[in-house]
Amino acid sequence: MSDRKSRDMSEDAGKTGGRRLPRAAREAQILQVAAEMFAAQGFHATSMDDVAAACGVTKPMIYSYFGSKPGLMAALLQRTGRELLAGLALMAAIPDPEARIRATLDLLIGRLYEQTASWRVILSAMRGDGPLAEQARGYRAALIHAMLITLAELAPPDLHRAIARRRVSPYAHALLGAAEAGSEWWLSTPGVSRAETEATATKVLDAMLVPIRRDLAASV
Amino acid sequence: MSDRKSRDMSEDAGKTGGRRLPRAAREAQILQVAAEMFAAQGFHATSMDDVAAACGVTKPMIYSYFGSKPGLMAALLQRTGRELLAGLALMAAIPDPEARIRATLDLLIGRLYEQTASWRVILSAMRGDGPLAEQARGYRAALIHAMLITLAELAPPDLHRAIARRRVSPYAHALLGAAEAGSEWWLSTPGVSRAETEATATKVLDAMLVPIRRDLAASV
DNA sequence: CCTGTTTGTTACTTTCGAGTAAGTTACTAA
DNA sequence: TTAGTAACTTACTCGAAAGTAACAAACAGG
Repeated sequence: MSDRKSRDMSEDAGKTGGRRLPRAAREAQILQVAAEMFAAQGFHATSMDDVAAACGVTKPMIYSYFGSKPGLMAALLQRTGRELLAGLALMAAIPDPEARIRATLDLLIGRLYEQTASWRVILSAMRGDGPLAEQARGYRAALIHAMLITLAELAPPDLHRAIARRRVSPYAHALLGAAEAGSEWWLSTPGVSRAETEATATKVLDAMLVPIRRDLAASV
Repeated sequence: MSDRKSRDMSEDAGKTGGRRLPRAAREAQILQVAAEMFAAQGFHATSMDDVAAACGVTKPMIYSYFGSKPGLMAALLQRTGRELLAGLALMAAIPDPEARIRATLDLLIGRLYEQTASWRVILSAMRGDGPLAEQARGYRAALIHAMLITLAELAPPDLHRAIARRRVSPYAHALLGAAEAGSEWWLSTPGVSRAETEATATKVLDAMLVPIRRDLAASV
Protein backbone atom coordinates (compact mmCIF):
# COMPACT_ATOMS: atom_id res chain seq x y z
CA MET A 1 0.00 0.00 0.00
CA SER A 2 2.39 2.64 1.16
CA ASP A 3 5.39 3.18 -1.05
CA ARG A 4 7.13 4.65 1.98
CA LYS A 5 8.15 1.53 3.80
CA SER A 6 6.06 1.84 6.93
CA ARG A 7 7.94 0.46 9.92
CA ASP A 8 5.55 -1.54 12.00
CA MET A 9 5.91 -1.14 15.73
CA SER A 10 5.13 -4.76 16.44
CA GLU A 11 8.70 -5.84 17.15
CA ASP A 12 9.26 -7.49 20.46
CA ALA A 13 12.46 -6.67 22.23
CA GLY A 14 13.92 -4.02 24.49
CA LYS A 15 13.41 -1.07 22.26
CA THR A 16 13.19 2.28 23.88
CA GLY A 17 9.96 3.00 22.06
CA GLY A 18 10.87 5.30 19.22
CA ARG A 19 13.79 4.90 16.86
CA ARG A 20 16.94 6.93 16.39
CA LEU A 21 18.23 7.40 19.89
CA PRO A 22 21.07 9.72 20.82
CA ARG A 23 24.35 7.92 21.25
CA ALA A 24 24.44 7.83 25.05
CA ALA A 25 20.96 6.36 25.30
CA ARG A 26 21.65 3.76 22.61
CA GLU A 27 24.85 2.75 24.33
CA ALA A 28 23.04 2.29 27.62
CA GLN A 29 20.34 0.24 25.95
CA ILE A 30 22.84 -1.98 24.18
CA LEU A 31 24.71 -2.58 27.43
CA GLN A 32 21.53 -3.55 29.22
CA VAL A 33 20.35 -5.88 26.48
CA ALA A 34 23.79 -7.43 26.13
CA ALA A 35 23.95 -8.04 29.88
CA GLU A 36 20.68 -9.92 29.78
CA MET A 37 21.61 -12.02 26.79
CA PHE A 38 25.11 -12.81 28.01
CA ALA A 39 23.65 -13.79 31.37
CA ALA A 40 21.00 -16.00 29.82
CA GLN A 41 23.05 -17.82 27.20
CA GLY A 42 26.66 -16.97 27.82
CA PHE A 43 29.05 -14.64 26.05
CA HIS A 44 30.16 -16.98 23.28
CA ALA A 45 26.68 -18.31 22.60
CA THR A 46 25.33 -14.83 21.95
CA SER A 47 26.05 -13.29 18.56
CA MET A 48 26.41 -9.62 17.86
CA ASP A 49 23.53 -9.93 15.44
CA ASP A 50 21.40 -11.32 18.26
CA VAL A 51 22.20 -8.37 20.49
CA ALA A 52 21.65 -5.90 17.68
CA ALA A 53 18.31 -7.42 16.74
CA ALA A 54 17.15 -7.39 20.35
CA CYS A 55 17.95 -3.69 20.42
CA GLY A 56 16.06 -3.06 17.20
CA VAL A 57 19.23 -1.97 15.49
CA THR A 58 21.86 -3.50 13.21
CA LYS A 59 25.29 -4.85 13.96
CA PRO A 60 27.48 -2.04 12.63
CA MET A 61 25.99 0.29 15.21
CA ILE A 62 27.38 -1.81 18.02
CA TYR A 63 30.74 -1.96 16.32
CA SER A 64 30.79 1.78 15.84
CA TYR A 65 30.07 2.31 19.54
CA PHE A 66 32.04 -0.50 21.17
CA GLY A 67 34.60 -1.53 18.57
CA SER A 68 34.48 -5.27 19.01
CA LYS A 69 32.73 -8.02 20.90
CA PRO A 70 35.31 -8.09 23.69
CA GLY A 71 35.04 -4.32 23.70
CA LEU A 72 31.33 -4.58 24.37
CA MET A 73 31.98 -7.02 27.19
CA ALA A 74 34.65 -4.79 28.69
CA ALA A 75 32.29 -1.82 28.66
CA LEU A 76 29.65 -3.92 30.35
CA LEU A 77 32.00 -5.11 33.08
CA GLN A 78 33.27 -1.60 33.59
CA ARG A 79 29.82 -0.16 34.00
CA THR A 80 28.75 -2.77 36.53
CA GLY A 81 32.06 -2.63 38.35
CA ARG A 82 32.01 1.13 38.64
CA GLU A 83 28.56 1.08 40.19
CA LEU A 84 29.64 -1.60 42.62
CA LEU A 85 32.72 0.31 43.67
CA ALA A 86 30.69 3.48 44.09
CA GLY A 87 28.32 1.62 46.39
CA LEU A 88 31.18 0.20 48.40
CA ALA A 89 32.70 3.64 48.76
CA LEU A 90 29.50 4.82 50.38
CA MET A 91 29.62 1.92 52.83
CA ALA A 92 33.11 2.92 53.93
CA ALA A 93 31.62 5.97 55.62
CA ILE A 94 29.81 3.85 58.20
CA PRO A 95 31.97 3.80 61.32
CA ASP A 96 30.63 0.77 63.18
CA PRO A 97 31.97 -2.44 61.60
CA GLU A 98 28.93 -4.57 62.29
CA ALA A 99 26.58 -1.95 60.89
CA ARG A 100 28.83 -1.69 57.87
CA ILE A 101 28.69 -5.42 57.31
CA ARG A 102 24.92 -5.38 57.38
CA ALA A 103 24.81 -2.42 55.04
CA THR A 104 27.20 -4.10 52.63
CA LEU A 105 25.15 -7.26 52.64
CA ASP A 106 22.03 -5.23 51.95
CA LEU A 107 23.81 -3.44 49.15
CA LEU A 108 24.84 -6.75 47.67
CA ILE A 109 21.35 -8.21 47.85
CA GLY A 110 19.95 -5.08 46.29
CA ARG A 111 22.46 -5.29 43.46
CA LEU A 112 21.69 -8.94 42.90
CA TYR A 113 18.04 -8.05 42.79
CA GLU A 114 18.21 -5.17 40.38
CA GLN A 115 21.11 -6.25 38.24
CA THR A 116 21.08 -10.01 38.28
CA ALA A 117 22.10 -10.16 34.67
CA SER A 118 25.17 -7.99 35.08
CA TRP A 119 26.23 -9.86 38.16
CA ARG A 120 25.95 -13.20 36.40
CA VAL A 121 28.01 -11.83 33.57
CA ILE A 122 30.75 -10.91 36.01
CA LEU A 123 30.61 -14.31 37.64
CA SER A 124 30.92 -16.21 34.40
CA ALA A 125 33.51 -13.85 32.94
CA MET A 126 35.76 -14.53 35.91
CA ARG A 127 36.47 -18.04 34.76
CA GLY A 128 39.08 -18.57 32.13
CA ASP A 129 41.88 -16.19 31.37
CA GLY A 130 42.53 -13.10 29.32
CA PRO A 131 42.03 -9.45 30.21
CA LEU A 132 38.27 -9.76 30.55
CA ALA A 133 38.63 -12.43 33.20
CA GLU A 134 41.16 -10.30 35.06
CA GLN A 135 38.81 -7.36 34.96
CA ALA A 136 35.88 -9.39 36.28
CA ARG A 137 37.93 -10.98 39.03
CA GLY A 138 39.08 -7.53 40.05
CA TYR A 139 35.56 -6.32 40.73
CA ARG A 140 34.56 -9.37 42.69
CA ALA A 141 37.81 -9.21 44.60
CA ALA A 142 36.97 -5.64 45.59
CA LEU A 143 33.72 -6.82 47.08
CA ILE A 144 35.37 -9.68 48.94
CA HIS A 145 38.05 -7.33 50.14
CA ALA A 146 35.54 -4.88 51.54
CA MET A 147 33.86 -7.69 53.48
CA LEU A 148 37.19 -8.95 54.67
CA ILE A 149 38.41 -5.60 55.93
CA THR A 150 35.22 -4.94 57.76
CA LEU A 151 35.00 -8.38 59.34
CA ALA A 152 38.60 -8.04 60.48
CA GLU A 153 37.66 -4.88 62.35
CA LEU A 154 35.62 -7.03 64.68
CA ALA A 155 38.87 -8.39 66.07
CA PRO A 156 40.16 -7.30 69.47
CA PRO A 157 42.53 -4.36 69.00
CA ASP A 158 45.65 -6.27 70.01
CA LEU A 159 45.35 -8.74 67.13
CA HIS A 160 47.41 -7.91 64.08
CA ARG A 161 45.25 -6.82 61.21
CA ALA A 162 46.91 -9.21 58.79
CA ILE A 163 46.22 -12.17 61.03
CA ALA A 164 42.65 -11.09 61.57
CA ARG A 165 42.09 -10.82 57.85
CA ARG A 166 43.54 -14.21 57.25
CA ARG A 167 41.23 -15.70 59.83
CA VAL A 168 38.04 -14.16 58.51
CA SER A 169 38.91 -14.84 54.89
CA PRO A 170 37.08 -18.16 54.55
CA TYR A 171 34.05 -16.68 56.25
CA ALA A 172 33.98 -13.72 53.91
CA HIS A 173 33.95 -16.05 50.94
CA ALA A 174 31.38 -18.34 52.47
CA LEU A 175 29.15 -15.40 53.33
CA LEU A 176 29.31 -13.97 49.85
CA GLY A 177 28.66 -17.40 48.36
CA ALA A 178 25.69 -17.87 50.65
CA ALA A 179 24.31 -14.48 49.66
CA GLU A 180 24.68 -15.26 45.98
CA ALA A 181 23.12 -18.69 46.24
CA GLY A 182 20.33 -17.39 48.41
CA SER A 183 19.53 -14.63 45.96
CA GLU A 184 19.63 -17.08 43.12
CA TRP A 185 17.13 -19.27 44.96
CA TRP A 186 14.92 -16.36 45.70
CA LEU A 187 14.97 -15.15 42.11
CA SER A 188 13.94 -18.55 40.81
CA THR A 189 11.32 -19.35 43.43
CA PRO A 190 7.84 -17.94 42.99
CA GLY A 191 6.10 -16.43 45.96
CA VAL A 192 9.14 -15.34 47.90
CA SER A 193 9.38 -11.71 48.85
CA ARG A 194 12.54 -9.73 48.92
CA ALA A 195 11.86 -8.98 52.56
CA GLU A 196 11.93 -12.67 53.33
CA THR A 197 15.26 -13.01 51.59
CA GLU A 198 16.69 -10.15 53.57
CA ALA A 199 15.34 -11.58 56.81
CA THR A 200 17.01 -14.90 56.10
CA ALA A 201 20.23 -13.15 55.13
CA THR A 202 20.19 -11.32 58.44
CA LYS A 203 19.70 -14.55 60.35
CA VAL A 204 22.51 -16.23 58.47
CA LEU A 205 24.79 -13.30 59.08
CA ASP A 206 23.94 -13.22 62.80
CA ALA A 207 24.65 -16.92 63.01
CA MET A 208 27.96 -16.67 61.22
CA LEU A 209 29.16 -13.78 63.33
CA VAL A 210 29.36 -16.18 66.26
CA PRO A 211 32.17 -18.40 64.96
CA ILE A 212 33.83 -15.39 63.37
CA ARG A 213 34.08 -13.58 66.69
CA ARG A 214 35.20 -16.75 68.38
CA ASP A 215 37.99 -17.32 65.86
CA LEU A 216 39.07 -13.71 66.17
CA ALA A 217 39.10 -13.91 69.96
CA ALA A 218 41.29 -17.01 70.05
CA SER A 219 44.91 -16.22 70.80
CA VAL A 220 47.79 -17.00 68.38
CA MET B 1 65.43 -40.04 8.08
CA SER B 2 62.95 -42.74 8.84
CA ASP B 3 60.46 -43.32 6.10
CA ARG B 4 58.20 -44.71 8.79
CA LYS B 5 56.95 -41.50 10.27
CA SER B 6 58.32 -41.77 13.79
CA ARG B 7 55.90 -40.20 16.25
CA ASP B 8 57.75 -38.16 18.80
CA MET B 9 56.55 -38.47 22.38
CA SER B 10 57.10 -34.81 23.15
CA GLU B 11 53.46 -33.78 23.00
CA ASP B 12 52.11 -32.03 26.04
CA ALA B 13 48.61 -32.79 27.13
CA GLY B 14 46.65 -35.39 29.01
CA LYS B 15 47.71 -38.41 27.10
CA THR B 16 47.55 -41.73 28.80
CA GLY B 17 51.12 -42.50 27.81
CA GLY B 18 50.94 -44.78 24.82
CA ARG B 19 48.66 -44.37 21.87
CA ARG B 20 45.76 -46.38 20.61
CA LEU B 21 43.66 -46.85 23.71
CA PRO B 22 40.70 -49.19 23.92
CA ARG B 23 37.41 -47.42 23.51
CA ALA B 24 36.39 -47.29 27.17
CA ALA B 25 39.70 -45.78 28.24
CA ARG B 26 39.67 -43.22 25.44
CA GLU B 27 36.13 -42.23 26.28
CA ALA B 28 37.06 -41.71 29.91
CA GLN B 29 40.08 -39.65 28.93
CA ILE B 30 38.08 -37.49 26.56
CA LEU B 31 35.46 -36.85 29.23
CA GLN B 32 38.10 -35.82 31.73
CA VAL B 33 39.90 -33.52 29.33
CA ALA B 34 36.64 -32.01 28.11
CA ALA B 35 35.57 -31.35 31.69
CA GLU B 36 38.75 -29.43 32.37
CA MET B 37 38.57 -27.39 29.21
CA PHE B 38 34.87 -26.62 29.49
CA ALA B 39 35.45 -25.56 33.07
CA ALA B 40 38.39 -23.35 32.20
CA GLN B 41 37.06 -21.60 29.12
CA GLY B 42 33.41 -22.49 28.84
CA PHE B 43 31.54 -24.86 26.58
CA HIS B 44 31.14 -22.58 23.58
CA ALA B 45 34.66 -21.24 23.77
CA THR B 46 36.14 -24.71 23.53
CA SER B 47 36.29 -26.31 20.10
CA MET B 48 36.14 -30.00 19.40
CA ASP B 49 39.54 -29.68 17.76
CA ASP B 50 40.88 -28.23 21.02
CA VAL B 51 39.58 -31.15 23.03
CA ALA B 52 40.83 -33.65 20.49
CA ALA B 53 44.28 -32.10 20.38
CA ALA B 54 44.53 -32.06 24.17
CA CYS B 55 43.75 -35.78 24.11
CA GLY B 56 46.37 -36.43 21.44
CA VAL B 57 43.72 -37.58 19.01
CA THR B 58 41.73 -36.10 16.14
CA LYS B 59 38.21 -34.80 16.01
CA PRO B 60 36.46 -37.67 14.22
CA MET B 61 37.31 -39.94 17.15
CA ILE B 62 35.21 -37.81 19.47
CA TYR B 63 32.39 -37.75 16.98
CA SER B 64 32.49 -41.47 16.58
CA TYR B 65 32.27 -41.94 20.36
CA PHE B 66 29.94 -39.13 21.38
CA GLY B 67 28.11 -38.17 18.20
CA SER B 68 28.08 -34.40 18.60
CA LYS B 69 29.28 -31.60 20.82
CA PRO B 70 26.09 -31.52 22.88
CA GLY B 71 26.38 -35.30 23.01
CA LEU B 72 29.79 -34.98 24.59
CA MET B 73 28.45 -32.50 27.09
CA ALA B 74 25.51 -34.72 27.92
CA ALA B 75 27.81 -37.67 28.56
CA LEU B 76 29.93 -35.50 30.82
CA LEU B 77 26.97 -34.29 32.82
CA GLN B 78 25.61 -37.79 33.07
CA ARG B 79 28.86 -39.23 34.39
CA THR B 80 29.25 -36.52 37.03
CA GLY B 81 25.60 -36.65 37.96
CA ARG B 82 25.57 -40.39 38.36
CA GLU B 83 28.50 -40.31 40.72
CA LEU B 84 26.86 -37.57 42.73
CA LEU B 85 23.60 -39.48 43.01
CA ALA B 86 25.45 -42.62 44.03
CA GLY B 87 27.17 -40.69 46.80
CA LEU B 88 23.88 -39.22 47.97
CA ALA B 89 22.32 -42.67 48.02
CA LEU B 90 25.00 -43.80 50.45
CA MET B 91 24.26 -40.83 52.70
CA ALA B 92 20.61 -41.82 52.89
CA ALA B 93 21.60 -44.81 54.99
CA ILE B 94 22.69 -42.62 57.90
CA PRO B 95 19.80 -42.48 60.34
CA ASP B 96 20.61 -39.40 62.40
CA PRO B 97 19.72 -36.23 60.44
CA GLU B 98 22.48 -34.08 61.84
CA ALA B 99 25.12 -36.71 61.15
CA ARG B 100 23.72 -37.08 57.65
CA ILE B 101 24.00 -33.36 57.05
CA ARG B 102 27.63 -33.38 58.10
CA ALA B 103 28.35 -36.39 55.94
CA THR B 104 26.64 -34.79 52.96
CA LEU B 105 28.64 -31.62 53.41
CA ASP B 106 31.84 -33.65 53.59
CA LEU B 107 30.83 -35.53 50.49
CA LEU B 108 30.22 -32.27 48.68
CA ILE B 109 33.55 -30.79 49.72
CA GLY B 110 35.31 -33.96 48.65
CA ARG B 111 33.60 -33.83 45.28
CA LEU B 112 34.50 -30.20 44.82
CA TYR B 113 38.07 -31.08 45.66
CA GLU B 114 38.48 -34.02 43.34
CA GLN B 115 36.19 -32.95 40.53
CA THR B 116 36.23 -29.20 40.51
CA ALA B 117 36.15 -29.14 36.75
CA SER B 118 33.07 -31.31 36.43
CA TRP B 119 31.25 -29.39 39.10
CA ARG B 120 31.98 -26.09 37.39
CA VAL B 121 30.70 -27.52 34.16
CA ILE B 122 27.44 -28.42 35.86
CA LEU B 123 27.14 -24.97 37.38
CA SER B 124 27.69 -23.15 34.12
CA ALA B 125 25.55 -25.55 32.11
CA MET B 126 22.61 -24.79 34.37
CA ARG B 127 22.24 -21.31 32.97
CA GLY B 128 20.37 -20.87 29.78
CA ASP B 129 17.84 -23.30 28.41
CA GLY B 130 17.71 -26.44 26.34
CA PRO B 131 17.97 -30.06 27.41
CA LEU B 132 21.54 -29.72 28.67
CA ALA B 133 20.52 -26.99 31.09
CA GLU B 134 17.62 -29.12 32.28
CA GLN B 135 19.91 -32.04 32.86
CA ALA B 136 22.42 -29.96 34.82
CA ARG B 137 19.72 -28.33 36.92
CA GLY B 138 18.37 -31.76 37.68
CA TYR B 139 21.59 -32.94 39.26
CA ARG B 140 22.08 -29.87 41.35
CA ALA B 141 18.45 -30.00 42.36
CA ALA B 142 19.01 -33.52 43.62
CA LEU B 143 21.77 -32.29 45.87
CA ILE B 144 19.71 -29.40 47.16
CA HIS B 145 16.80 -31.72 47.69
CA ALA B 146 18.87 -34.11 49.76
CA MET B 147 20.00 -31.25 51.99
CA LEU B 148 16.46 -29.97 52.24
CA ILE B 149 14.96 -33.30 53.23
CA THR B 150 17.56 -33.89 55.85
CA LEU B 151 17.38 -30.41 57.34
CA ALA B 152 13.61 -30.75 57.52
CA GLU B 153 14.02 -33.85 59.66
CA LEU B 154 15.38 -31.62 62.40
CA ALA B 155 11.91 -30.23 62.83
CA PRO B 156 9.76 -31.22 65.81
CA PRO B 157 7.58 -34.17 64.83
CA ASP B 158 4.31 -32.23 64.93
CA LEU B 159 5.36 -29.87 62.16
CA HIS B 160 4.16 -30.79 58.70
CA ARG B 161 7.02 -31.96 56.52
CA ALA B 162 6.05 -29.65 53.68
CA ILE B 163 6.12 -26.63 55.95
CA ALA B 164 9.44 -27.67 57.43
CA ARG B 165 10.94 -28.03 53.97
CA ARG B 166 9.68 -24.67 52.90
CA ARG B 167 11.25 -23.09 55.98
CA VAL B 168 14.67 -24.65 55.59
CA SER B 169 14.79 -24.08 51.84
CA PRO B 170 16.65 -20.77 51.90
CA TYR B 171 19.13 -22.19 54.36
CA ALA B 172 19.80 -25.22 52.21
CA HIS B 173 20.63 -22.97 49.28
CA ALA B 174 22.71 -20.63 51.37
CA LEU B 175 24.62 -23.54 52.86
CA LEU B 176 25.36 -25.05 49.49
CA GLY B 177 26.41 -21.68 48.15
CA ALA B 178 28.68 -21.15 51.13
CA ALA B 179 30.26 -24.55 50.62
CA GLU B 180 30.86 -23.85 46.95
CA ALA B 181 32.34 -20.42 47.53
CA GLY B 182 34.46 -21.68 50.38
CA SER B 183 35.84 -24.50 48.26
CA GLU B 184 36.50 -22.07 45.47
CA TRP B 185 38.42 -19.88 47.86
CA TRP B 186 40.37 -22.78 49.17
CA LEU B 187 41.24 -24.01 45.70
CA SER B 188 42.56 -20.62 44.67
CA THR B 189 44.40 -19.75 47.86
CA PRO B 190 47.88 -21.17 48.35
CA GLY B 191 48.82 -22.60 51.71
CA VAL B 192 45.36 -23.63 52.82
CA SER B 193 44.86 -27.25 53.77
CA ARG B 194 41.78 -29.25 53.07
CA ALA B 195 41.50 -29.90 56.80
CA GLU B 196 41.23 -26.17 57.42
CA THR B 197 38.50 -25.91 54.82
CA GLU B 198 36.57 -28.71 56.45
CA ALA B 199 37.02 -27.19 59.88
CA THR B 200 35.60 -23.90 58.67
CA ALA B 201 32.76 -25.67 56.95
CA THR B 202 31.92 -27.43 60.21
CA LYS B 203 31.91 -24.14 62.08
CA VAL B 204 29.69 -22.52 59.48
CA LEU B 205 27.31 -25.45 59.58
CA ASP B 206 27.17 -25.41 63.37
CA ALA B 207 26.46 -21.72 63.30
CA MET B 208 23.71 -22.03 60.72
CA LEU B 209 22.00 -24.85 62.53
CA VAL B 210 21.05 -22.37 65.25
CA PRO B 211 18.67 -20.21 63.20
CA ILE B 212 17.49 -23.28 61.32
CA ARG B 213 16.38 -24.99 64.51
CA ARG B 214 14.87 -21.79 65.75
CA ASP B 215 12.82 -21.31 62.59
CA LEU B 216 11.69 -24.91 62.73
CA ALA B 217 10.67 -24.59 66.35
CA ALA B 218 8.53 -21.50 65.76
CA SER B 219 4.83 -22.30 65.55
CA VAL B 220 2.73 -21.61 62.42
C1' DC C 1 16.18 25.36 2.13
C1' DC C 2 20.70 23.45 1.99
C1' DT C 3 24.82 21.58 4.44
C1' DG C 4 27.18 19.04 7.77
C1' DT C 5 26.93 15.76 11.43
C1' DT C 6 24.92 12.02 13.73
C1' DT C 7 22.28 7.88 13.35
C1' DG C 8 21.52 4.25 10.91
C1' DT C 9 21.42 0.45 6.90
C1' DT C 10 22.68 -3.01 3.12
C1' DA C 11 25.68 -6.00 1.47
C1' DC C 12 29.61 -7.82 1.53
C1' DT C 13 34.53 -10.62 3.10
C1' DT C 14 36.77 -13.76 5.96
C1' DT C 15 37.66 -16.76 9.54
C1' DC C 16 36.54 -20.44 12.39
C1' DG C 17 34.39 -24.36 14.01
C1' DA C 18 30.87 -28.29 13.66
C1' DG C 19 30.27 -32.25 11.31
C1' DT C 20 31.52 -36.10 7.62
C1' DA C 21 33.36 -39.37 3.93
C1' DA C 22 36.71 -42.14 2.79
C1' DG C 23 40.90 -44.10 3.61
C1' DT C 24 44.95 -46.01 6.78
C1' DT C 25 47.34 -48.36 10.49
C1' DA C 26 47.62 -51.55 14.18
C1' DC C 27 45.89 -55.38 17.00
C1' DT C 28 43.53 -60.18 17.21
C1' DA C 29 42.30 -64.55 16.42
C1' DA C 30 41.79 -68.62 13.31
C1' DT D 1 49.40 -65.11 6.85
C1' DT D 2 45.65 -63.41 6.36
C1' DA D 3 41.25 -61.72 7.08
C1' DG D 4 38.54 -58.85 9.97
C1' DT D 5 37.72 -55.40 13.11
C1' DA D 6 38.74 -51.59 16.22
C1' DA D 7 41.31 -47.32 16.57
C1' DC D 8 42.67 -43.52 14.14
C1' DT D 9 43.76 -39.83 10.22
C1' DT D 10 43.49 -36.76 6.23
C1' DA D 11 40.99 -33.82 3.84
C1' DC D 12 37.25 -32.06 2.93
C1' DT D 13 31.86 -29.34 3.21
C1' DC D 14 29.08 -26.01 5.00
C1' DG D 15 27.01 -22.70 7.96
C1' DA D 16 27.36 -19.13 11.22
C1' DA D 17 29.27 -15.29 13.22
C1' DA D 18 33.01 -11.47 13.54
C1' DG D 19 34.17 -7.57 11.40
C1' DT D 20 33.99 -3.76 7.46
C1' DA D 21 33.10 -0.53 3.48
C1' DA D 22 30.11 2.15 1.40
C1' DC D 23 25.89 4.20 1.21
C1' DA D 24 21.09 6.43 3.01
C1' DA D 25 18.10 8.94 5.89
C1' DA D 26 17.10 12.06 9.70
C1' DC D 27 17.85 16.18 12.48
C1' DA D 28 20.24 20.88 13.69
C1' DG D 29 21.60 25.27 12.84
C1' DG D 30 22.38 28.87 9.81
